[in-house]
Amino acid sequence: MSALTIHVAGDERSVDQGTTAADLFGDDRAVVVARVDGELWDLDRVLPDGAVVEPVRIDEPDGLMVLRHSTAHVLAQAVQQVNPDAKLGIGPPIRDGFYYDFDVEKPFTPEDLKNLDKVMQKIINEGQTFHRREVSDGEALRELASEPYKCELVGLKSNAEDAGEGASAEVGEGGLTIYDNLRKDGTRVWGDLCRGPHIPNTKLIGNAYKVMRSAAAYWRGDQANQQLQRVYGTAWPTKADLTAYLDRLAEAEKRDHRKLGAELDLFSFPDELGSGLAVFHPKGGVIKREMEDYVRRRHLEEGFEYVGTPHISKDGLFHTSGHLPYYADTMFPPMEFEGANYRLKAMNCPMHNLIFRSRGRSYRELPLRLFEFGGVYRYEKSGVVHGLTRVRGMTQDDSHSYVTPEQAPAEIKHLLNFCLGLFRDFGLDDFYLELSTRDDKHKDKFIGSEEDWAIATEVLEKACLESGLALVPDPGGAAFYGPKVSVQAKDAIGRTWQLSTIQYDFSQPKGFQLEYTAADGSRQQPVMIHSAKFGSIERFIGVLTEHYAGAFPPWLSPVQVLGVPVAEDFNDYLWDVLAQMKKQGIRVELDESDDRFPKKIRNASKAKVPFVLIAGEEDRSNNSVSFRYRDGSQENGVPIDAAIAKVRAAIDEKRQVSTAS
RNA sequence: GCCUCCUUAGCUCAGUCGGCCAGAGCGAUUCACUCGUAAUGAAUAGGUCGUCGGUUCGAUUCCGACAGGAGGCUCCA
Repeated sequence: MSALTIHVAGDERSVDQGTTAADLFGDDRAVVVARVDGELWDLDRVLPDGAVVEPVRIDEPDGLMVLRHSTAHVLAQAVQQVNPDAKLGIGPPIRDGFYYDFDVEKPFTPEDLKNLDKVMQKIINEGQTFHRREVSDGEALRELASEPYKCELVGLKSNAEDAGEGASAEVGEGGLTIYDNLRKDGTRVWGDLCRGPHIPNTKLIGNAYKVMRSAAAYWRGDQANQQLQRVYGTAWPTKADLTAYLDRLAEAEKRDHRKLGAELDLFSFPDELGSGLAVFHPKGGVIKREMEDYVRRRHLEEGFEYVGTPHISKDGLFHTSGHLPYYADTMFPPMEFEGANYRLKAMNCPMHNLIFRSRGRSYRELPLRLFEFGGVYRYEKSGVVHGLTRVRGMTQDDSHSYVTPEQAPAEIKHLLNFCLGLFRDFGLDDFYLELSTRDDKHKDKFIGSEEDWAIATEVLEKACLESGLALVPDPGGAAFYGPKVSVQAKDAIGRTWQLSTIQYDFSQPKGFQLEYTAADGSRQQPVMIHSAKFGSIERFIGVLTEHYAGAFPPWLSPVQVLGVPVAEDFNDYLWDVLAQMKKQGIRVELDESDDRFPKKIRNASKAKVPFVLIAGEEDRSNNSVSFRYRDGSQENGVPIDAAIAKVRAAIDEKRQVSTAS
């Protein structure tokens, strides 16, 4: 046997012809696949001369993808075992798991899913092995004659990227492969068109997987196509990892702002109002007002001027702005009266433009920054409305900066820094940026010249890069009138939320014929820069609720100090202390109910109030109070003045407080 | 908008394979207890079982439409 040379983990090695990655790494069960010349390969593929080979472990990102992809195969195998008529769609790995799409007569029921879980476990326990087999297009089509969707993919393989999300997991550039699942005795149980690679043996999946739920999905992600039934599942290297994942989901559920909103009496969505329309209760109103007051003040400090505009207008305005031709579907239908069609506004910019245009403007006024809390209404499709994060009526903290083209880069930087500073004040400090640009394939979705787009995109990109934050491209995500930057913030449990957007708009100034007089006396067109800091106040309250799990920092807490007397006899003493705090603008409440003391403590805990103030005989005779914090820790015998100062300082410093310090 | 599932008291949920007064816990109210760190006890009130229509001698239960909700898909200026 002739020898060949390969590079393993940096070392040059001479091995026999026919050597596989399994031969090299076989001892380590955690190695599930190999990276050969940068590509992921099955362990049992024969290595070529000169190959650079690295082991890929089950717990690293690529290994996880392979594990999940293989688990998706086992799911598909189980589905076809139970229902041989099920036609296969695609089954790629996704974040934290995988899915597989099927065309079946009847959608899956919860019982079906439970059963699939069991059937999968049997397949896994059998220790079936995955085997790669190269086939020609013709062979694949013949073998997969009963799988119409797979056949369609064979035809599409040369541009798998366009075939729909996940399709590239099945086919890609170059030759086709089919993976066969073999039993220990070598008999073939099942097979699927697939690029691979796969883990060597189903046993590796163990019991660290779970079928999660089913849902409908369109074939190749297109609404015009057949709707398939998608089954979602998750898979992890170990049972402990699976349990940890399920715990994380449970934690996210506990933080759900829709649930907390009801429990903490912050807001609700009365059916009588209609879908996607929220009302804020007094406690939620406190949070909203604190936010708005602070944000308004900060805008003024940053050179913005507060303006006000109505919620409806004649529809001609939205023709001028260019919105109606592009976004009529997302605006509420017109109300006709006095011979005109009125529309609820879906955006504030056209009205701000009218303010700009209300008189002649000088270059000396620029940058001119108009800002308001604008109530906008959007007809979001019924299926997408979701709590406070996707509503039909919302308040944007919306501003428009009118600048000369030369001022634009500095203004964008200014806005970006302003947004980031605001988020930090609200306790969010992990961000990245997303740059949404025009999609050249769908030019009709965007207005303006190539040149304008190029300039705008460049200006935004430069500002993003200078911020030093990570920048993720989002081609095709731009607004019709210009590219945008969005700030994505990570919350306490690592989820990201899109908050601010900053958009460079050369189009509306044209449409509205906005002008200013330049120093040389000529008329010039300004550039307008749209920016919403929180996007929407409603959504941001939802995000904050989940970020803090309802335990807001004192400055935002609806009730900052809750007095809990040890017995009724101490109500007056405690109220006296609370009254002094109230005088200093602190939001206080006294629990005067006839509940027993432990019950009051329990209620205070559940209300997530940052400072629980306790007094009994000990404290009264010492002229002191005791603090109880959200984590149960305690600070006893604090003199009254010190207690007031402590609370006041925490509020002023916008600090989170959840333990004794 | 599309698919699946869901809607019983303020909240969380039992229950009725079509039939006497539809249940529980929490919450609310009242009374007793006055208590030092996550539920004191008792009593009372509270529901035309989401809405409208159909089938039926009879519908909260079966069927349909609509509204609202959940999870996805698509969408998100």
